[in-house]
Amino acid sequence: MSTTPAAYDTLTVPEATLIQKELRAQLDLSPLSKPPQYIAGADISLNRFSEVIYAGLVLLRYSDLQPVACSLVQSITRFPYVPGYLAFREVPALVQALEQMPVRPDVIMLDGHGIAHPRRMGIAAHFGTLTQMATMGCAKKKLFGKYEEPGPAKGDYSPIMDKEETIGYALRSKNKVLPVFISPGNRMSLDDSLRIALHCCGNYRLPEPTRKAHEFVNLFRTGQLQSGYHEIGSGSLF
DNA sequence: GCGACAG
DNA sequence: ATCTTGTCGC
Repeated sequence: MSTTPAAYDTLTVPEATLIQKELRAQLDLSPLSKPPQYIAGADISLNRFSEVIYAGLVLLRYSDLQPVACSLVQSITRFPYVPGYLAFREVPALVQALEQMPVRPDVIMLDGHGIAHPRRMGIAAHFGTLTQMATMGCAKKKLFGKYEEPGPAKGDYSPIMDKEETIGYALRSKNKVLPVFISPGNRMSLDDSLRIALHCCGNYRLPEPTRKAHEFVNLFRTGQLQSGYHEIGSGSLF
């Protein structure tokens, strides 16, 4: 009963650890039931030393990865950045951004880890169990686990291991760049997360959903986009 | 005690 | 995360 995002601001780290252990029991890593039609990228942006958080979801058509809509929300975050507890800082604003969307993405890709976390509760797993959405994590750095360097070619990957258990993958998303770290968050399998990540990789290190989300929240933070829900381009979604 | 440490 | 110029490699 202690999982209300509005109350995250005042939590202590030991209290946050308990919430993570509760949410872990709700993880669902069964395979995705149907091929996604829409995927959303989720990210946040901040001004240095500020408590104002700019959060956003960008919805992309899965087939061609073109952005079709975005949801932008401004909020306040007081929980500090503590490695292993990123969700308590960013998730409340991202939940608001999701609630503001009139459409449900089939999959959401978060900037950070899914189950590749000491308690299997990275931001993507946390956000996924909280919202009951299919989620996955794409991080730029390792948080937890061991991995061997993947091969040098785009698409090469190697497992991230905790003891004997695979908890994600280090994926070469582009030729001769540092790998990104992929793991499922909720309502999808390890294989699903890897397959989706591969599908979303283009000519940049970051997969399109994450890359676009980062771009949009930065435009939002710098005043070039307004908060709210916006459809992009011409086509209506319905 | 010593390193590691998402954003 | 964000702040920043030049610099290196393809």
